[in-house]
Amino acid sequence: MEPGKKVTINDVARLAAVSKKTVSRVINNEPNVGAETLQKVKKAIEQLKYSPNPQARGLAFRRSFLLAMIYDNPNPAYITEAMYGALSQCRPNGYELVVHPCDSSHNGVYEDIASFIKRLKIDGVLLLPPVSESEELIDKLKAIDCHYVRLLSVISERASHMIHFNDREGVRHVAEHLIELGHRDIGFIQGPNSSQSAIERYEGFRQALEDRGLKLAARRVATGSYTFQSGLECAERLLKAGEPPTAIFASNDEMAIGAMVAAEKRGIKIPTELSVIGFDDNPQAAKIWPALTTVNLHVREMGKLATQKLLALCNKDAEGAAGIRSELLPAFILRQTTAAPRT
Amino acid sequence: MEPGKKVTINDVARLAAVSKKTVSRVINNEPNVGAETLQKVKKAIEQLKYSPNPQARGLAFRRSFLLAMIYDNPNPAYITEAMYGALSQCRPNGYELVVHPCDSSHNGVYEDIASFIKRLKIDGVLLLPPVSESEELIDKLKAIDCHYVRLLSVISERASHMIHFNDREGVRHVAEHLIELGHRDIGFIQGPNSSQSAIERYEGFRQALEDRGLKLAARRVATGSYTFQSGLECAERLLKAGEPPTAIFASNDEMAIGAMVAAEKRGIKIPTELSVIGFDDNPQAAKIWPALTTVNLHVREMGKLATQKLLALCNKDAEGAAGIRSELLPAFILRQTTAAPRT
DNA sequence: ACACCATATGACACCGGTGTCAAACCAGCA
DNA sequence: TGCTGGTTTGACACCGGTGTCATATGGTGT
Repeated sequence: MEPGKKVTINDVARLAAVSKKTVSRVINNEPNVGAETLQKVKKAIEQLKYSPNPQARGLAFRRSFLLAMIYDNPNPAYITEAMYGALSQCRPNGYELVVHPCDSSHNGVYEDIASFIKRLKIDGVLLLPPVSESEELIDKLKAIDCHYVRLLSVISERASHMIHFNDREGVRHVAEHLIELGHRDIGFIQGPNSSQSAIERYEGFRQALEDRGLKLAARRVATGSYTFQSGLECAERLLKAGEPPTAIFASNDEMAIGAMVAAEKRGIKIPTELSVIGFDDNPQAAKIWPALTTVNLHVREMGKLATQKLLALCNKDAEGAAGIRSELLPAFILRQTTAAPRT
Repeated sequence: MEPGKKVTINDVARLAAVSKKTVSRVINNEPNVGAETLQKVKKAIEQLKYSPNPQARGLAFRRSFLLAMIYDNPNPAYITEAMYGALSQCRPNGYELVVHPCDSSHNGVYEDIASFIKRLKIDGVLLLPPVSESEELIDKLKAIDCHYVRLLSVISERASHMIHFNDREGVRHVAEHLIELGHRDIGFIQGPNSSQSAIERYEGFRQALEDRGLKLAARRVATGSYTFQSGLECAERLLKAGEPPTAIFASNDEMAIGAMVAAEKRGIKIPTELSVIGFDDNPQAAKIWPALTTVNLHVREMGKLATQKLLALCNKDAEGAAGIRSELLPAFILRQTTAAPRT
């Protein structure tokens, strides 16, 4: 048997001496197939190494067996982690993953996404933040009857359609850690206001400090854009104050690393003269000196759970989807950028 | 018109008052369509916002309009860059990209890949290093008649099937720069022997030094595995020598950053006491302090060119594929980790 | 005027599966 | 024996496109 040879359902049917419909029944685990016939067909399939043509199947089923991962997150590590999580569920279930980065600032993205989904007959989409926060996109998806699961930092949807990553909880860990070390004067580098998650991190941190009797002064807060460069600039602003903070918490690792560079440029030693904490646990956080203390959100696991939900939805099992775990608690990762403040 | 409504070729044919075959002719730019008919059909397509069903099309054409990117490279930045390059060519040409990471150490990967391609009827694959180096995989692909383009550091194939990233050229820049600064005693951290590219970088560097009258002593070479940790360990080995080198060149940025951390741990100042150079220009290379001098391979551009070739091949245009640029010269990125050695 | 050829168009089978429905089969029961 | 109802099976249309081939049309050359 040449490897390039295409084996069709007819070949199997002929070998098993049944109709192709019966073979189809076997493939799809339909009931009402005689035990003997079942064995014959299974053997034929085995023997011919037959696997059905997904296109023909999709055409008849009105399905594509394709899932799409839609994102505008620029962080490669985040994306690949989520992707690995998703793939771990796609493959064993006969689905494939199409990646669809998009530029959410571009006018008409949502139209583009909808047309992409319709064109490919995508069965379901996985939405990563921050584009997952767009209600406009969700409305579009509903309008075209497309299944979706989103990764969100706030609970704003039925459990069957979202995975909640608890930013507040992660941020609380950070606050507790810094306070325990003795810090009272903490700087905060915020993410862009347009991001729900950034707001969660800010609000959560402010709240956590307040709960422990500390106030986050406005002059200790700078707003960046989740980029290294913005973190560097924000930290410079915070550090040039007459009496600079003894610790800086940045809303993501990129900005935290920017802050570290800003400190080093000014000759400020980390962690003895300044503690720095990030958020996300980028791979590079562990690979700098000193290694960055941060918070890990378990992105891969989120991708995996989200895809499980999505597959359940595609199989019209909304209850099953709702039953899958929807919340992941972040882990505080203690490394070497924090220490007690000098008195 | 409801958004969920499916528009078929028959709808267009009816509206334009022609047969569906004629509509098909228009869609595929076939010749022999009357000017008047052409306009009618185009107008109908426009009006109904019709776009053909890729599954039905694929079924009839025996094509899937899917390309796959196959890789075992663990570097997220590398992957996403290549992916963006590939996507920039897929979308406008009606193709989609399926990602297929694989574990090349796993026994039977190549079988898995082949079955994946056959199952989905993938039109062509883009192979990223190091898995692109496997001749066994290439043989399998040829056996199943699958188009492919590989990214390779050595020229070992017809131009229509590969993009050559010239490691030697990049490495020569590094050698020249270090020698110009006055370094004579240079340490080298090699990548894993299993990687063709790692060997190129080693051989190229050794050669470049030799061309300028310097020898790369065996005790100045350590072999890592392209990981941060291995870079750190290799650098420690190199630096604890009685008379340590005045510069270290690591075969990739991960290891270079490991080397920087090793130096900082020993209290060695960069760049005044030790120059460090990496390779790849990872995003993080620019985001550490001091910023890492390195070499950029233009991965996104490679992904783009490779995909252009692949699409040409899919359209039976081998000449066209061969005509597309096959070689990219790397760019030396001078940042802040190099300086003249102290005398 | 007629044969001849190139262009334009449509009818119909086909790609490889699934849905529908009717027929064949078989057991149980009056 | 004849009827009923459930199980097993296959014939055939259909999903939404494309390939092949026959036919219709119109312009040339003689």
